[in-house]
Amino acid sequence: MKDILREIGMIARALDSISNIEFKELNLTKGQYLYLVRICENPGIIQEKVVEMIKVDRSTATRAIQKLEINGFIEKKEDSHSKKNKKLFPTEKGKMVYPFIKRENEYSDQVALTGFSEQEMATAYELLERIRKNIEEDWESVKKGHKRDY
Amino acid sequence: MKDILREIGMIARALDSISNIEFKELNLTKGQYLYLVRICENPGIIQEKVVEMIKVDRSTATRAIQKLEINGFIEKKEDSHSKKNKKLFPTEKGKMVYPFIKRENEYSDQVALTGFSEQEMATAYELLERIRKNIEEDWESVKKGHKRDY
DNA sequence: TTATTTTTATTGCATATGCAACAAAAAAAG
DNA sequence: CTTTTTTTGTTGCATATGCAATAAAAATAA
Repeated sequence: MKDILREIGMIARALDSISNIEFKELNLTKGQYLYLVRICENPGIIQEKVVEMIKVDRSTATRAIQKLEINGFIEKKEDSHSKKNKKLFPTEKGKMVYPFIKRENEYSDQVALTGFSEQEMATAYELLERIRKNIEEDWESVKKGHKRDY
Repeated sequence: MKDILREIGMIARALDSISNIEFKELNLTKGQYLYLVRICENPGIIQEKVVEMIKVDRSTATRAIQKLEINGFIEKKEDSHSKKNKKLFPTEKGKMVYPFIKRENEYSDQVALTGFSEQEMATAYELLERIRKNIEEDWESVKKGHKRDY
């Protein structure tokens, strides 16, 4: 069995590290870009959904999003149908930086896929999507305290 | 261009999160398993090489490895040819927990690859390896302070 | 040789991260 | 309707993370 997960870990840490360095000039601290892009692409999304998309701890998300709000990148609005849910929206400032983040991410994708044919790119994406779907059940289960047997 | 990197990030965070929860029973705190496996598999390796393998900041590695040493999982030895380099070795305790980590990682790989044919597994590994090689140059360059143009 | 650059490792400081415990609203069960 | 469970969100505390600055050894250049 090839150690797929080790390769994925290396790639993810390298790319995240690069992004964090590059987004400093936008005054985004470590990890914040992750939340901001999701909120820009899904205006009105609630925090819990962001958590599921990013796969991070709830408390980490709370604080990252609080900080994005304090720094004026996003804002929270009441949900007319719920007192509990807080809908998240990008502010003008948030919308301004989004294209920069997007461009950086696309560039990293491009670097990552250097030398890949169109077919290989499609295959890579398809396989990764399947891996992600395979793993997300276990993630939610383990986060809830369930034990895995192996 | 498909957002490969986003899928990779989700998978990596989910798997890392699961591992960290599961390795608590070995008294390994967040991230430590990463260092320990590399040291077990490459006895005598120096910290700088571990950093390159894991793709983490040097200072983070220093502290993670210090803690592994304090908790008796690894030990540092002098390099007979160099005063600067410190060679890293697993202790008996470190060697004891290694199989558990290995088994967990293999199980996660197995979950990740559920529904994959042998051929697809091989393809996934091969493509990921190429992505990792493509990206590691940029990582080292950006970490050294070089700017990317995009 | 001596001077300069690169490699390896560490520390200070600021900040992110996540588990555990909690709370309130909403949904489901009875 | 009342009780129980699930969903969503927050805080306290301990710990990890990483940039910047520093240092010493080693390698390279001059």
